Amino acid sequence: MTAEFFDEGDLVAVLTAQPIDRFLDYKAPEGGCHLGAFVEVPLGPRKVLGVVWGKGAGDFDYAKVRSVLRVLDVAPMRDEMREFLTRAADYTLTPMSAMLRLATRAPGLGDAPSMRKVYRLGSADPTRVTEARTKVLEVLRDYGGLSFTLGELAEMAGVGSSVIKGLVKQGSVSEEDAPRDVPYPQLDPDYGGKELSADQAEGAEVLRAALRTDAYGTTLLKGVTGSGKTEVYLEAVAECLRMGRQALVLLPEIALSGEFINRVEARFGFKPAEWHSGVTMTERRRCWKMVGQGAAQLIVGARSALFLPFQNLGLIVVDEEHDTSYKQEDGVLYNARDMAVLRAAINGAQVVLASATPSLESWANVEAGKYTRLTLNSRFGPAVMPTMTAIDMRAEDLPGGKWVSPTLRNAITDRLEKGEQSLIFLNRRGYAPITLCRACGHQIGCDQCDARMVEHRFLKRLMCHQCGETKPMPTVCPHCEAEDKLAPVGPGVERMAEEVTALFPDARVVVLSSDLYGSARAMKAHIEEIARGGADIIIGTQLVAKGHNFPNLTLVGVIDADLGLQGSDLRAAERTFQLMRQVAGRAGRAEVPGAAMLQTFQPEHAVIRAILAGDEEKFWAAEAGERKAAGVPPYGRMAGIILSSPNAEDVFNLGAEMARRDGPLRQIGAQVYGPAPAPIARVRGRHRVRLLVKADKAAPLQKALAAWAAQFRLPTNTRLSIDIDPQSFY
DNA sequence: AGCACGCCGACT
DNA sequence: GTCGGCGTGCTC
Repeated sequence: MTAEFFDEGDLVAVLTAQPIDRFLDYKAPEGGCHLGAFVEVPLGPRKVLGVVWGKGAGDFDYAKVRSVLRVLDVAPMRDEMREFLTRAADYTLTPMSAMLRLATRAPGLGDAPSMRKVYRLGSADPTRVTEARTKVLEVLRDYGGLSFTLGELAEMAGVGSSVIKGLVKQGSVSEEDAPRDVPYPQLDPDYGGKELSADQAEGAEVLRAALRTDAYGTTLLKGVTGSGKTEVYLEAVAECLRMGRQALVLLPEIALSGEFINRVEARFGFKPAEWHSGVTMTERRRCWKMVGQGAAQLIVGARSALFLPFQNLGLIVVDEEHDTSYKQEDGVLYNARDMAVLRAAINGAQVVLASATPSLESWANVEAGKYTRLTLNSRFGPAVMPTMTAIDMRAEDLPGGKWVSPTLRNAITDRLEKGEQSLIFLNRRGYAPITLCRACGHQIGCDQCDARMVEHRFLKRLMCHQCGETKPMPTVCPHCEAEDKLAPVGPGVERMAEEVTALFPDARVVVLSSDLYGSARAMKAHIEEIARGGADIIIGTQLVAKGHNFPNLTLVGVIDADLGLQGSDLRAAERTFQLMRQVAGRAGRAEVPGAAMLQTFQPEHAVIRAILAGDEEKFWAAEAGERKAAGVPPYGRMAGIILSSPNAEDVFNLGAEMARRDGPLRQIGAQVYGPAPAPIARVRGRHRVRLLVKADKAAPLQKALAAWAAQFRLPTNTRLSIDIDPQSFY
């Protein structure tokens, strides 16, 4: 590759991470610089990070053009990465500067490589041989030539650091400066391959063959829980490593990374590099730099890992590809699953989308021939899929304020007698979702948002699940001032725990809810302890649906299978279907077969019936037909526009004006719906109004949206954000 | 994002 | 008079 080079004084266009949505011209620094170089440039009174994006435009008063201050000591950004950022920006209608910020989210990129002292075996013999000195030298000889920090070496030899310092003085131990950011250990693709079932081996070979094409391709790896998807795609990772290319595995939930990393270590001999919000700043910097030097072969991370500076990316695995947390706001609205496909297409890399319950988008892409489908049928080991039954709540005898039906109670009793675990699933955190005044009917809401406050008895406070605001539980109704009339309404996991503990006083009951943990680490440790048998009955939210292993779990009871079925959310049926199958898939992973029981008031509903029948194809086909008829994703395109401002009048006026002046959208045959108050009409004191745009699949939606939005001048403090392919819209 | 500039209200 | 509120605009 002959990377373009700019000589000193040449005009170069620099993209900075500052929110300036255009390139700025600078003069190349002394010694020149390459295209893609990470540089430090002066901007007003400050020095900021930037990337040399190309030749300068030369349209700025030459006398005012300043010089690049220096080229940073990191690998230049590759052409593919610049293309990826550009296309991702075009797709999501995000300013380039925001994309660059995503790609440079590591601390101290501009700093000189941080150094530390390390110690290795020296040449001289010690003048006086003592027991402590011998131990130090023995340790160093054992590790033949490797070097350690003072602390490590002292601990390994069981001596004080002064002993080592003494040996350094005599030259029998040498002290050197070494970079703090060290390469990740070399993974061995042939270290610990598990024996695969015939089905798995076949799947693994398909993925390996895809890797060997050295070209782009996407495979939807579909397999029920426990079918061993992970083993299969780890074989694709192994092949990628053999080819000397880098691999990235995206997980939807940090809490899952601990277990996954252990599996990587068992398979490849060492732990991979980790990238998510839970890793320390030092480790983040190391990861970013080593990925850029090709000194990290496998990265396990959250969606933002897509923006790491890979040198030779060969494979991206998106595990649990249907998970809605892949689409979220990092300030930039993007869907990591789609961006993974884009990045791979640019890099000539393979994508594996793994899921037991694929998204309709991926299912449709398979149907359209864009993705290859790979299905793992047989379950690894003796266990089989759980038997699923509905509990018709209309026929159950249950007092108000209680949620565990007699049928479910009997099933749990049965498991307790056998010493097996039961899981009660309820996707509602806290004690009760509504706090109601029995005197006037007032529901306590958040002062900042329009969301209802949820009682958390554990915290002894009310919490807003929208903005996180909390306040103490009032004793007097804030509306009518009646005393002692506030009552919890509806179930939350904490309240379920109360009911279950009363029903089974001798059982060990635990609640698994994301808000009960201070850190991802604490949560992981607790989940592992529970999985080892640390509880008889687990009460869990969404969290448990995300791939944790509970070998002794044989019963799953879903308290309210109807949640999420109603409402006008386009993906509600799909999500409920996926969630129920995921939760049901928790049961009976080892030798004991499991059962799943869904409590429902509408057992005849199409989604409930599809789940019970296990007839996925029928469900997908029916759902696809409905979406096609309605012209909505994945058969049409949508965008959400959210206007927000502290001033309610401003957003409503602007929303109405935008709906009226929809010329650019009409030109491509797109329609505007709204304005309407956003799902949460007020968040943190900002009023929110939402418009929806619907267009044909082939229409140039982004261009039209950009032209449309450019017509309007936003009042002070008003913000407009465009969400392409919104995940939820009520 | 910062930071300066500038145009209006309430104080030493 | 002038201190300071923040709305507006610029940064190569």
